[in-house]
Amino acid sequence: MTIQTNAIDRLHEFGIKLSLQRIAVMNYLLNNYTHPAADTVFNGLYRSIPTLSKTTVYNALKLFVKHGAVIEITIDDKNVRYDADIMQHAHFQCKTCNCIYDVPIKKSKLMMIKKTGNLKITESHLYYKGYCEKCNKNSLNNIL
Amino acid sequence: MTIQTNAIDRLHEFGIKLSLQRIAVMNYLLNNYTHPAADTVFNGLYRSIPTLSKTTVYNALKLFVKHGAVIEITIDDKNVRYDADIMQHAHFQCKTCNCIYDVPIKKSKLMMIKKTGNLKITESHLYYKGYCEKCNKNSLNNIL
DNA sequence: AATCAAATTTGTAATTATTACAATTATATA
DNA sequence: TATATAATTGTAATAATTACAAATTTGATT
Repeated sequence: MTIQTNAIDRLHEFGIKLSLQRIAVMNYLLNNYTHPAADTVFNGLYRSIPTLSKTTVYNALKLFVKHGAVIEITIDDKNVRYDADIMQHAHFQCKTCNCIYDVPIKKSKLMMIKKTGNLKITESHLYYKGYCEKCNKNSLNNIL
Repeated sequence: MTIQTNAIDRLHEFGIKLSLQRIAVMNYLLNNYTHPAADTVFNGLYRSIPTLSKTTVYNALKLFVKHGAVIEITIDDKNVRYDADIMQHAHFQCKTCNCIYDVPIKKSKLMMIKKTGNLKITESHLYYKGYCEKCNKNSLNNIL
């Protein structure tokens, strides 16, 4: 299981106790850059872990977020998406197909604001919305 | 009804047909800078419009967004928030009390990204999360 | 004013994501 | 091994949102 080594490392790194299920969830996130929802993670795993419960997936993801091991993306009004890439980057979501892509950004672009005021800021997120290449092309086809 | 004049103007400006309900919803947004959810808008209005249906509020808000007359804020994993302030600005949400504040930002901070790639970007949102002054103070009190 | 079509509102039911919770199972430690 | 603690599981509850059909309103045309 070379693949799962990273997952175990990540869990250790953030002080999260190991379990078969948690390793599987983290491993899924580390190998699927699709910013999946909890349900998607569950569907990707329950065949190989037949006893897996959806609640466990929710629990694991919430735990990971609490420890800072993964990021919660609230770009979609339908569900929360998760991302194991914890380096600063922005996200783009297509309003047609709902897919989410990573968008590289310059460091320092996020955290700087004019005045922090009295707010204690712990996270910053930059989200773009619009149409991905495929969906944009298709919609043009409908018009032309 | 001096107050509602702005609401009517806003609806006209964005080519939205008028109705009592739509004017009321827009008026609510223009006078409540709390980034309310659909449910909050409904609760703020149904006493003065006894026949108001929650579906109507949802329909009106979706319509406003489609026409660009209000902005949809997907900062909260629980529900969508709405904002009649369509000038570029960022948002902050307190992770304890869930309140949302406006955060002023420099123009041009949002739309610029390194390379647009093949994505057609139509919106950009900058979200901060953390703890508001009140909640931050309270949590410190618990520790000290 | 009467008629008709189109648009809007309403109320209810359905859907879906997420959480609550209690029972079961696994883990770690004495 | 016994026991306490933590994690998992399954089901039920909650809550936001949407679907949809019936009723109402609006606007245009005569």
